Amino acid sequence: MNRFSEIRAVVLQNLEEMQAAGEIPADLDFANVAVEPPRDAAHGDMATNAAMVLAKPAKMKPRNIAEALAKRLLADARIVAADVAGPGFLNLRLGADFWQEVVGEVLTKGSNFGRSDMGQGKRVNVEFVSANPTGPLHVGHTRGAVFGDALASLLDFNGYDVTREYYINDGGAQVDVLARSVYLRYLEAHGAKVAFPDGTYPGDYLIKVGQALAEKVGKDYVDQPETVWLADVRLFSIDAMMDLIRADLKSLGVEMDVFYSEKSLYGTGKIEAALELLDGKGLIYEGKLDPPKGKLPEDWEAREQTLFRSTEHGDDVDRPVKKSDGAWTYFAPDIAYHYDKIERGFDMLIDVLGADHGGYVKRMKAAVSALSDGKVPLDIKLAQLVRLYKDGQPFKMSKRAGTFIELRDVVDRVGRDVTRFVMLTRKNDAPLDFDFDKVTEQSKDNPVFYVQYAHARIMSAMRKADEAGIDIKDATLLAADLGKLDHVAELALIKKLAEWPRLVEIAGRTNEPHRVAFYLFDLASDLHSLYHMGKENSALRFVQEDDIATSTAKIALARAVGVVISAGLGILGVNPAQEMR
RNA sequence: GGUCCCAUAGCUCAACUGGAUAGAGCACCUGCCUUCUAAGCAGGGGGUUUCAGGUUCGAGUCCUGAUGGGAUCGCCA
Repeated sequence: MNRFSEIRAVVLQNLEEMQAAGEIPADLDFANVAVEPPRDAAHGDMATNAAMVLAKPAKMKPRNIAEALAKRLLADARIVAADVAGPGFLNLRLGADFWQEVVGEVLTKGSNFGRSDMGQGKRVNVEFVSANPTGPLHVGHTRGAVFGDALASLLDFNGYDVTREYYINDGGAQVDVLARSVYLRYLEAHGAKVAFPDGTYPGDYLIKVGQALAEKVGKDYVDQPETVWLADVRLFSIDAMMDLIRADLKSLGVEMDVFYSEKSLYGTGKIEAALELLDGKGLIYEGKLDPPKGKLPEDWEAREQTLFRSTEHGDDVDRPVKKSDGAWTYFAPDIAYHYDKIERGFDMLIDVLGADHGGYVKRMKAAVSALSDGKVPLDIKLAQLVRLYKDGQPFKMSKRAGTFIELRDVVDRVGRDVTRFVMLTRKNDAPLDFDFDKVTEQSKDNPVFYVQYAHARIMSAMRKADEAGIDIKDATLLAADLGKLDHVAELALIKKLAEWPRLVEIAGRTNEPHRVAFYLFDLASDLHSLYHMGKENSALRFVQEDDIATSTAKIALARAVGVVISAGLGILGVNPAQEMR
């Protein structure tokens, strides 16, 4: 159990007893009462703001509440000190055994330590990447891929039933462009000299696809009009591109549960059904949109379109679902797609999109709100741009200039672990600098190696212990006399471990996997610190040659840190290092 | 111009969704390798959290406005 919620429960129970005894009013809301680790360790192990939160509604002085609460809390065996400080904080100090037990808990639960049931098995759909199937994934997609995957793992760790999903945009004009481009490569494979006019994809990656098509259909499509080959080539090309994308994702360690085709929404009545539902709610109408405020496009002319009344659900303007020529806009199948997710019974939806889709957020939320009558929340996380650097210089990507960096290039060059970790060391809504030279550097400037080094160090200490004749089997470590872990530095490390379950919940509640990365860095730092104290103070070394009982306890602690690092890296999709070479 | 995101140490970023004296890394300075991996550790200097108001016992965090940067703005997806 989370040590902090455990003590919070104690605090709440005592507050209730104070109510029963008439010391504080009976009608108080305890929702804002928090028990947190204090920023400054000198303030104790945990602090509660109870007195300050309750002072106003109780019409009492915070210090009076705090003092009365402190007196009661001291009766609890776990709490050895309770001091009122500052404006009314109550600082608590817990007994050493209260903390030492954490090591045992980590070893018992293993990689499940820190799992929470916050999600209560609710079904959540995380849609991410969803890149157009027109080519391999590039660096820009990488961040969304890593973020979405880590977020999904984080939610799983918090007790949600998670589905990872990819929406294939195979219904629009861009896949026709793809098909025409592949057709040109197909002609090329048959010996023709081809040029790639504007509006086609000249990338080399299509050469193989053209050759494969040539092998499959021979010369059947040479000198034939588009009407003959377009549909077939389109299918063939999309399949080839999705194979490419799947392989790219795999190289990053991302595995989707569902690939959902946009095309499957057309001609099946799904779009119509979703729009009928909205129409039934009076949210669809024929009308003309006002031009964008301030800046009038040169070629603006008001046109009659079919519109979705998204303003009813928080959007700024109503949005078109049909173009003026009557064809669906991209928004229409997207509405149908999200309706399908709702119909599949998800309790919660998350879309991970690129920052360039920022203008899309409100209308999509409006649509989901309307379709589910506000019952299914949609959270949209925007992954901001990745700025590439090479030799300290900004590196521009350009499809045309051929300086287009593919996901695969990055993974091949710096490795999957580094790519993933670095992409997760920033909030998703802040731009990220990705410096090719720095991420391959092996130093403290590179957080991946720092964290992996900590894990490798633990593994090394365990090997040394084994050589020294100390039994390092989990069962033996579990039986260790943890009371021997009484040094401040050891207790500090244990307290850090105790924060893990709490951190997992916070990160899960805010959908912010980057918090895990920062926590791991802190934990690694504490481990390195303790390790080095062993140089000055041999009593702190993990292996005590002449004292098996103490060594066992210390190895148990090291092992527990290793377990948490491993679990944390697991959420981020990074492999813990067994040794550094 | 509308909308969304961002602004914290010289640089790159944290800050437990409102808590106490705002923390790390890089860079700079000083120590530490015969001892479990120095890919590391200990210590030092460095701040009007862009600005102006407001809410609150308490604001980097919430609200309003301004400034600067980025994204986006029917008939692309």
